[in-house]
Amino acid sequence: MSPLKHKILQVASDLFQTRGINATGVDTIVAVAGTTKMTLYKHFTSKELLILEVLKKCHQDFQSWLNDRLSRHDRKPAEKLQKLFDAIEEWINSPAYQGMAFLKASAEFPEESSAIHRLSAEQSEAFRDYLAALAREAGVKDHKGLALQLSLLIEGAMHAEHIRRGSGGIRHAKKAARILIDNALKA
Amino acid sequence: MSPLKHKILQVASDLFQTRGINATGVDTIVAVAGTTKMTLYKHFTSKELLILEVLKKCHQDFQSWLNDRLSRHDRKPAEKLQKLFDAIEEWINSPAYQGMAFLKASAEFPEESSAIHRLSAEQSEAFRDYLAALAREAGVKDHKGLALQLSLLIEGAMHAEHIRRGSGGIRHAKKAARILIDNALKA
DNA sequence: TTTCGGATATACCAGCCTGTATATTTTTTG
DNA sequence: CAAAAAATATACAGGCTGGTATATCCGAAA
Repeated sequence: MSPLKHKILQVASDLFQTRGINATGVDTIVAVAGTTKMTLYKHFTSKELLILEVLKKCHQDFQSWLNDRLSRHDRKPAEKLQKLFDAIEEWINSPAYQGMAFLKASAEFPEESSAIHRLSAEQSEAFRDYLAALAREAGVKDHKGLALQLSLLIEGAMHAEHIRRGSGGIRHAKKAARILIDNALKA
Repeated sequence: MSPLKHKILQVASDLFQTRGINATGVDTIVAVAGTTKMTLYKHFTSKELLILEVLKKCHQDFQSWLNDRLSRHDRKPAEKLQKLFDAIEEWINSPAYQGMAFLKASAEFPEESSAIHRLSAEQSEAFRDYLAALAREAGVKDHKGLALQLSLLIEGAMHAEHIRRGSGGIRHAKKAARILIDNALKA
């Protein structure tokens, strides 16, 4: 990928998170990225496509980081499920954290017909599927149910931390997760 | 309150939910409400103030509905805590439900300096306080901790249902809540 | 050195944005 | 009925929006 394209993606991603998507014009993006609209529109056909690519990049970054983080120590699957929340806590507490991209995007584009909303929904589901796979490996019978519960906790904590930094949502989510995981493993 | 002002609030509230706040111009609002910009700006000094009043109204409607719903049967406080999730499920499953206002507003106005973001944060806290009060009445020792956990579940479910209608998030949240409440009561 | 393609600068378009000025009509009140 | 108040229509201002047309520049390949 062209370094300019990469820079535009990175700048757009940052501005979308800090100022909001609709509130960020392409003029601002190119100004910060140090390029021009012509160049931007040569790499991305429209602002909507730029937004979609930014979302894909954010989700990919998160998922691959998380996956790396969890497969580093290949312990027992059940421990992996617990480690998951440590990783998420680390992610959320990182200074770079500014909220989860697909959560905010779906709020800003509420219409079902919007491609952005649909992509957000897909990413939310993909994450749930990932959780379900972890739960199944850990031997949870109702792995889908547990995955949904854990996703509520995680997305809730991500939002809580976005709405007020240092709310400690993830710490309580971790405690709740431990209880729910234990319960699901026993069943 | 003037009926026109009321109508504007209601129309704005609906449009903000269905199309997004930034994506909804005042021209659209007055057109749907059947009035003019002059009238709108006589009742609300700016669009920002209109947004703030809409948020207040939404939160007030939700909180008073929930309170009525829970105080109808004045059973034992512990049952009230369980009934809470039935009420929330009913609220979310209502056809009128289009996502929680303050959740979406905080996503659309991510800057801490924004009055809209701050109001959203306050409402989120107020809701948590409400949960904590319920938990304390029910005899939960760590009522604040449980309240935070339950708020993650509820806000997560509200978001899940907004992102995809019929996701069943609240059903699983209810199950998880039962486990967490039981656990907190025993402690 | 010439040619050629990608990046650039600049200017522009039409439409939408929030907000206002002015003047007219309707409604309420004394 | 008259005076005051509220709501209206219309038009406009200035700025930002996403997106484009044109022409220049610059570095690499021939």
